[in-house]
Amino acid sequence: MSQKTNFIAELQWRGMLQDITPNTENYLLAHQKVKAYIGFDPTASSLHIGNLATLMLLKHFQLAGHSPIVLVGGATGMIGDPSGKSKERVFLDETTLQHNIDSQKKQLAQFLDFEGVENPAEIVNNYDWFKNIGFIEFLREAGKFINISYMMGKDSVQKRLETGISFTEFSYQLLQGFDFYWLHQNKECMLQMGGSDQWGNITTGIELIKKKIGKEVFALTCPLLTKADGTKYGKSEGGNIWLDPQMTSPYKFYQYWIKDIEDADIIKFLRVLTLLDRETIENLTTEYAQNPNGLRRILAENITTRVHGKEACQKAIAASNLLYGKSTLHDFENTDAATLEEVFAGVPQKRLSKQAVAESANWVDLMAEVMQISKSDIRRLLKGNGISINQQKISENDALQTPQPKWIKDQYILLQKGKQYYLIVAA
RNA sequence: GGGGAGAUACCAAAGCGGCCAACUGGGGCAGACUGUAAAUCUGCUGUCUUAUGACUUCACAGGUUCGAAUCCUGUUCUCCCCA
Repeated sequence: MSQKTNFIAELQWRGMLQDITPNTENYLLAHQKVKAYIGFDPTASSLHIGNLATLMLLKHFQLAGHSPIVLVGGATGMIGDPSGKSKERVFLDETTLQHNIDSQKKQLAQFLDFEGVENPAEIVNNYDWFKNIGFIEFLREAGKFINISYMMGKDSVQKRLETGISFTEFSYQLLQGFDFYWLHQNKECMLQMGGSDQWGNITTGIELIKKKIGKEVFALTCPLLTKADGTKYGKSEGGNIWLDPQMTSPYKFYQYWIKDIEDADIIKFLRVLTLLDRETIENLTTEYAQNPNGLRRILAENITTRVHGKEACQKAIAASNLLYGKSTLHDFENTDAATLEEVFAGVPQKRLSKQAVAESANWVDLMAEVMQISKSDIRRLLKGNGISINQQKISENDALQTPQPKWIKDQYILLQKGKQYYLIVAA
């Protein structure tokens, strides 16, 4: 293993450090292999790009020669973290929860090294220790050490005092605190990390360990990814951007970074979400000062490749070039069928037989059905010149005719709503 | 327990017997400009027949009226004040 990075310094220049407990850096510098953990909430069957930043914390931690622990919240997921939530959550049933945990585990595994290195990562599930603890025992082991007013002071609780918070969610920080304690006792875990919204929960753990066994442990958080105007990243029209290719296709994933990142934030994302080193990023910054889109492509390619692999990423790029480049019908016809099929794989698609198309009364009906919007909407779009078929604008009059489309490669029709929404009808 | 206020489209918020498919703002969508940007400007934003048209909407259920989101009755829910 070659030169290891200084973890804290690395985070600092990347702008990934929000809060940090005193003495953390000294401790890390003084110890070769430290263990740190981050908890992930199994509320969905896939991680999303909001988890990417915290995942990078663990990645850098491992690159610095330390051992990361990934905690999936099998137990805490049954409770619900009030942080950042304005409403009480609905419980997930156990089958869903288990399914979510399993799929998240797989995703997490691809970002860190679990074997073949001297500081392998490991995954734990807090259900494994919580399942054996009874309520009485928990109150005696954890609850006794933390003061109510201390818990009430947390932001996550404060914000919910008006709208209401159940005892269950109120207790969440105690459970998370206990996780830290347990990992400290059983895995020598010294550090907890997370997004800055987790700071309150994390410090409860530090407090618990200090009160219970008098030991000092550490914590740090990274800023949540927000847009230059302060609003949250991570959602687009369709909702969350997931890491699971089944839920968000690599094409859509790639497009997200192209479309939804503001100029002012590109560099921030390069620092936080890629592993490019400082010098490289600085060079890129200068090189692309006048060409933010070029830089955006580098960002998108880098992230998409890491999440979905090189091959999937290249297809996403090919699809993007074909759809958003200066391409014409000719370019489509000139692309061989196999390539076209691969390229289109990630683009939203609807299967519809040629016969069904030919039998539609007109384009309006057809498009309303295929795009899942009302005919009124289609008409409005047509009036506003917002619909294209095979890269060609269509008028309202034409749209009322029976569809007699030209099938690209004898099997595709390319429908477009506005500039950014494509849909392929495949025979 | 007593008193008061309110429930309108994605959100906020007008309307208080006909001119209301419902002012306005935000959001969203589209067009122009552009960089698959931002900012700006324009249009649209209940559904449906080739629309100066029809139909279904203003918490829910009934009623008064030629006619109601607007008036009356009951139901459900929300909020505020006093105890």
